[in-house]
Amino acid sequence: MKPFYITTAIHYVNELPHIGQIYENVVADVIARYRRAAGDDVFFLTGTDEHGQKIERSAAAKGIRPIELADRVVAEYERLWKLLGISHDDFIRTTEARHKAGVYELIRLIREKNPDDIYLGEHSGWYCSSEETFVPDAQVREGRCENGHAVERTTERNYFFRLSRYTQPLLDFYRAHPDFIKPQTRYNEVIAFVEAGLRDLSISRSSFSWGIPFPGDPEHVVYVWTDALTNYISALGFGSADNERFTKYWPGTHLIGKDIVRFHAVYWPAHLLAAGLPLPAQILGHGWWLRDDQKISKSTGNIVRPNEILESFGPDPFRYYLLREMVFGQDANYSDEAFLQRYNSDLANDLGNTLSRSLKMCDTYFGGKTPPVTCDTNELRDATESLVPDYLREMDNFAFQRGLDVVWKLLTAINAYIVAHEPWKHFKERGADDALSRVIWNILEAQRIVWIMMFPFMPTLGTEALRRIGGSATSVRHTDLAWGGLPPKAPVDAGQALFPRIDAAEYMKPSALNGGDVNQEEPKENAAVAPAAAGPPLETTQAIAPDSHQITIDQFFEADLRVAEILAAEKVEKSKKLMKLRVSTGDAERTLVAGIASKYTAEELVGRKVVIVANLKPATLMGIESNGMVLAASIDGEPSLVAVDPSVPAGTKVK
RNA sequence: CGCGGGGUGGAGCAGUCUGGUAGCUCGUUGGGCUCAUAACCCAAAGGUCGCAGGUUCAAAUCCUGCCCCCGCAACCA
Repeated sequence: MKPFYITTAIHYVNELPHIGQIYENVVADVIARYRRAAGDDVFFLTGTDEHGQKIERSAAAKGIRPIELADRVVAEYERLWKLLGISHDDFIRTTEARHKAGVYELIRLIREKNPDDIYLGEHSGWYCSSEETFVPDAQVREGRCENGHAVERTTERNYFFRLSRYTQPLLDFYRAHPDFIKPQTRYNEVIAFVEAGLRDLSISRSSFSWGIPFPGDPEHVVYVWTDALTNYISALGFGSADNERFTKYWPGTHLIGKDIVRFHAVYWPAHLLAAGLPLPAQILGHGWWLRDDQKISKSTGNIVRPNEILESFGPDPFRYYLLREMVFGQDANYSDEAFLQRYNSDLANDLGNTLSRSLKMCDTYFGGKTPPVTCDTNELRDATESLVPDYLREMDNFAFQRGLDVVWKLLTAINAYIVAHEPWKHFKERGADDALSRVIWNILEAQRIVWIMMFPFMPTLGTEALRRIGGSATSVRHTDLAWGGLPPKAPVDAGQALFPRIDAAEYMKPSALNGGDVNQEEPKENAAVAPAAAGPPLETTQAIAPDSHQITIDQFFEADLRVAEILAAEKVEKSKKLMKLRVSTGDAERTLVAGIASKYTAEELVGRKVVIVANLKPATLMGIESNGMVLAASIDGEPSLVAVDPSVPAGTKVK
């Protein structure tokens, strides 16, 4: 058997799983199951990344040890993977001893084969604490890194990896392996990045301690990429006495989000080159799930937590939706409406209903058994045999959406065949003769093949469907795709609908299935108050919390509220919401910056009277000093200025 | 010039790498069927493939320029 090793990225335990990680593991699972069906000897790895400053801080904030934080999140991942039917063979945690052994062995090998590749360097430069990385001088402008975080001049002694040495070897490798990175656009991006030249990589940190101590220098811990990436081989026993799996399965295929392609396609292969180890077989970069065209992330509050859908529908419809809706490699929009639409039209109407009507007829005409007479030549067989190779080709190419499309073509053919042969009419006129037997047998046989093709996507219902049409299977092989596998006179089970139709409007109404804030940590009631979950967190709801703590009138008077007249307004370049305002407070003028540009134009602001907080500590926004704050009501983040009677002179105190 | 994605019938999307009758799902209209989960089948209407140039026998697809939308980042003092 051909070994096939597939990995997901290891998920960072700083937050609970969201749809991006769920998607990644489902895709990896579909690939794993598909390869198993193809006859490969599959090893499927997933796991968690548990080190780093963020974990250290999060844990401290919660008053627990980092490992306790990790344990909690890991438990949640394990629960979820089980719920989704993820068939991984191993789950690695970077805090495990076997992982540490792998990291040490990798570093040892690099030092042995290329003693100059790891060196202690004193690096002085702009440090971005947000990204825990040094930023090249060229990328720093106005005290910020290219991602806008504040940077500070720092000097740190760190261990470095001589990445610069591998620019050319990597380029040679990419050119020799045009399929190394999929999809193509990611491959092009990586080449462009490497062609620009690689800088040495800092691979240790001494500013925090939650990590693997650097070998030979416990003042440092191994920095994230050298630590995390190594999971792909440490899980196989690399660095331990028993590295049989490593020998057998490595190199593997890495399924990752498109945002971390660079680390997998550049840094990781460079480490492996330095250690004299084989490079990964392939990097697959998948796209992101967006919600209302926004990236789904914690900060925007539009996290999708599919627990309700999983509870209501089980894992298979959701797995199907994820794979069918997204073109692999591209971004896609998530919505519960789209899920329900797919569920009803694809699963209930097509996949489920076709099986129902077929089984019902078979049951009625042939007394609960598959038909006695089989059939070798017919249009359904022709359709099936022309479609199966298409399916295999698309699946081999990770084009899951198209693979599923092919299955649905066969379903359409089956339904057309049913109508064309009108078995109900035939039965009334001539009874359950051999001709009818052939027709029904064909219908069921084609669906047996449908469900073999669906098996990687729907392992649970696949087993059930195959059982109902007279077979039994907890796993399938591609050899089962050959026409003729349906046994005659085997018991069938019409049963209940596999995918009962859902009234979408009804389902959406009561308890906001609407993913939004359906969060593990939240009590159930909260799900019900989040009908607007698609939007960003509502500042208003936070502001009017009924029992928010009360202040004294003296505290209120600490704020110096004044009427001000806007003399000039100008939108801040490159910002989405910021408006730079010149205002008069009667006897003086001042400049302030307000986040109201999304709602108001400069023209309509000039001359208006507004209320400002006049004694607010100045702050710098986008390089502009703001001396005060304009009061505005906030509706879903949309500002609405507090109105003042225009006759009130500027400078008047407000209380 | 911060990084990136996208503009294709009413809606949501494939197709663009590897030019060659513009395709899918939903919706709409008409017809058929009654085995089935008000499901299924057939047919029809509906598209200047963002705009303008260029290359070509041929452009949604390749090249150039432009317009617009969105995500990331920044940002709401």
